[in-house]
Order: sequence, then C-alpha cells, then structure tokens
Amino acid sequence: MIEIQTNTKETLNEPLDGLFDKLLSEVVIFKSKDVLRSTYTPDYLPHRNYEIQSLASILVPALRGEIPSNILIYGKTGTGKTAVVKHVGKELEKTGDKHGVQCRIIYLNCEIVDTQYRLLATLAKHLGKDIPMTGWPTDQVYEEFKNTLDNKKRIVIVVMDEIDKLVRKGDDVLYNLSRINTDLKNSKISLIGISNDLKFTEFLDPRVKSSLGEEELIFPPYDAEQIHDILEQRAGLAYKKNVLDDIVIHLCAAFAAQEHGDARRALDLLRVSGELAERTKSSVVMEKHVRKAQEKIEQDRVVEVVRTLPTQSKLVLLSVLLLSKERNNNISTGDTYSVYKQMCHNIGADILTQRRITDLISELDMLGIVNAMVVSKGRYGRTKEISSSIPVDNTKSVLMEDYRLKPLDTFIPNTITTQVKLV
DNA sequence: CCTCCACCGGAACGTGAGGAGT
DNA sequence: ACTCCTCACGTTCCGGTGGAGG
Repeated sequence: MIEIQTNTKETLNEPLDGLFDKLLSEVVIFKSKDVLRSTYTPDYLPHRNYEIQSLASILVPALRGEIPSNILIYGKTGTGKTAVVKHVGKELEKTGDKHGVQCRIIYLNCEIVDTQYRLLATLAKHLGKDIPMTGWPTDQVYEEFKNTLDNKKRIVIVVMDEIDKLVRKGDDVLYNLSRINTDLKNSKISLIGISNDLKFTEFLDPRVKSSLGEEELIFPPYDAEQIHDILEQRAGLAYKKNVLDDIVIHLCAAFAAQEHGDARRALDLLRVSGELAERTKSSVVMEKHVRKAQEKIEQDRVVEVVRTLPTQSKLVLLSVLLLSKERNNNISTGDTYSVYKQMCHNIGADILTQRRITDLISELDMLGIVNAMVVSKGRYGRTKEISSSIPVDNTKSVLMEDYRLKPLDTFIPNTITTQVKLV
C-alpha cells in the first residue's frame, strides 16, 4: 500500500538513503506501536489490582525460601491473565535479587511446548542446560532436568500458559512435576497453570488436580468502562498527542465489550485503526477508521478460517456461495447437496453422504461463516435454511486458492446452469 | 385434525492414522 | 516390531418433526 512517486525529477535525483527518511518522517501518528501488540507487557494494569494482590500474596513465601502453593488461573482470552502473571513474576524476581533470594520465573506456552519431552527440555534449557530437542529417552531428560535444577539453592516457578493444550495430550508431566519437590535437596519448584477453559480439570488425574489447584484465581472479563480505561492508558503511550478523535477509544471499547470483554481485541482494534489512518495519510484517527478496522479484523479472521478449512468443507461452502448468488439466500440442504455432488464429480473428489454434509453445514454455522436455521415448509418438508454471512466474491477467490478446487474454475458456469435447470 | 414432505439429528459402528507401552 | 488404545472422520440406520395443504 506504499505509493512511490516516480513522476517528478526531484524524486528520481534524490539519493537512495533519503528515500526512507522521507517515508519515515511521514509516520506521525504512532509514538510506539509495540505498546498495542499482545506481546507487550505493561507496567501498569488497570482494574487488575485485586488479581495482582492475590497472586503476589500466594507467591510471597518464595521470598522467604518456602514453596508457594501451586496455582490455577482461569479466565477468557484477553482478560489479562498472562500480563498479570508476567508482571508479578518480574516484580518477584526483582525483589528476590534485592534480598539475595534466588527466584526464577520460567514462562512456557504449552501450545508450542506441548509434549512431556519438549517441556522438560525447554525447562532445562532455561536453567542453562542444553538438551537436544529430540533423541533422548524421556526419563533421562527428566533426570537431567532434575539435576540441573538441584545444583543451586533456588525457587523456580514454572508458568504454563494454555495448560489445557498440554493436558489434552496426557497429564504425566504435571504429575511428575508436582511431585518432584520430594526428590530435590536444594531447590524448590512451584507451578502456575493458566487456562481459558474452566472445565479442563475434568480430564485431570485427581491427584494432579488437587495438587495443581491448591489455589485458584479467576479473572472476570472486563466491562466496557474498564476496557476504556485500559485503552486510554495505552493510547497515551502508543500515540502522539491529539491524534485520536474523542470517539475513537469509546468505540473500540464498545466493540470489544461485545466480544465478551476481550482487551486484546480492543488493543488490536486501536492499533489497526491507527494503521489504516496512517495509510490514508490522515493525521487524525477518526470514527471511520475504527469501523474500517473492525471490518478488516473480522475479514482477516474469516479469510484465515476459510483458508484452513478441510477440502470437503470448502466444497460445501463453495456450493452455498454459488447458490446464494443464484437465489435470494433461501437455500436448502438438498440444494446444497446436489451442487456439492456435482462439484465432487467434476474434480474427482469423494462424495460424502448427506448426513455428513448436514454436520459440515452445522460446523460452518458455528464458525460464523454461514447461517443455518431449521425451518419447516409444511407440505414441502423440513430443512435447514442456509445463507452465507460473508462477502461471496472475496470468499470464493480465497477458496479458489486451494489447488484441489482449481479445476472447478472451468466447471463452475456449467454447474450452475445444470443446477438451475434441475430445480 | 390429520398427512406427509424433506430433511434433522441421535446412536452405533467401521476405518485408518498415530501414539504409548513392551 | 508388535499389540493396544484413542481419536477423528464417515457411514448406516432410523425414529422424529413443524406446519401447509387437504
């Protein structure tokens, strides 16, 4: 989206290093964009004092050389769980240094570190012991980790973000980790699990459950007012003075509050709004930018979802899209299925049963890319009435990026006409 | 009030991939 | 290398159903 002027002599004669200087100087809105990224850990967390205090008071024994209770933290996305833990952790390490107590916080994201082996290896690495990422027997890694951990007197607090992802693949690691303290002479270990799924402990071994959940913290979602405060504070750091229209922050907060109080979403919105304003060379972020940003974020989400759909679901979606162009959105399962069958035939894909397609349609409905409602048409039966809830043409081109659907490019016109005749 | 359409959606089962244990 | 288990994905079978039209 960067336009380069080539029509004036001045631009052509300008030395190359001046080119970027000029572009750089055009960026006038942001002071620091990173402040609005989800990777940024703020020093000050509005409306999370209670959580910070609770967490700190649970962890304070660490500074006296005792083992803090293990903690489970629950809360939906964007409620500040990770930020609070990182913040408190930083403070704890700082205070520990001041008083000469060795406290280490190790932060792991279980979505990436998702097996027993990787988890132990990563922990060992954080403590300064390199273990090859593959190859060793798991129990050897465990031993190695234990020895490294125990070679110094210290308290180690392991933070496991998205712990539910790890549990789904077995809870042995957690069992081992929660019992490891009995084998340690010098150091002590304590666990903090973060999850956005309230029910994930159901899958846990009862022993692990009780040991891990010695203390529990629940982070409630923010309301619109609280999100407003958060945005206000971050906007001060991220944007230059007087570049935000008054309504911008209110609007971002309102949009995000609708999404179950997700602060991350609100910050994304604020950042994308600024980026859009910047691109249109506007020196002020205005309401229209926020609305555009909201649209863009939603569209990016849809594109991502559609792109990663399994082929069969893509075919079903494509059928719905084609039909919704021909009709006024009153599409039935039967219609969809016959178009779907034709397309499968055209590209030589397996044809699934209608029963399965019903389920696939329901899945698409849950993802929010089509609407499906069961309606009765009396004498003419009972069916799902399907309509697409996304822009048809854009989505179609995303679908066509899939090489397996490519052959349809030439078939699609025929498909529709035969279909129309058929009905 | 009854019928009957065109599908819904639950249940049980089959299959193949992939991981753990031995 | 082997079995055993789990899980995702599909199929088969089938009872169930809201309401327009008779």
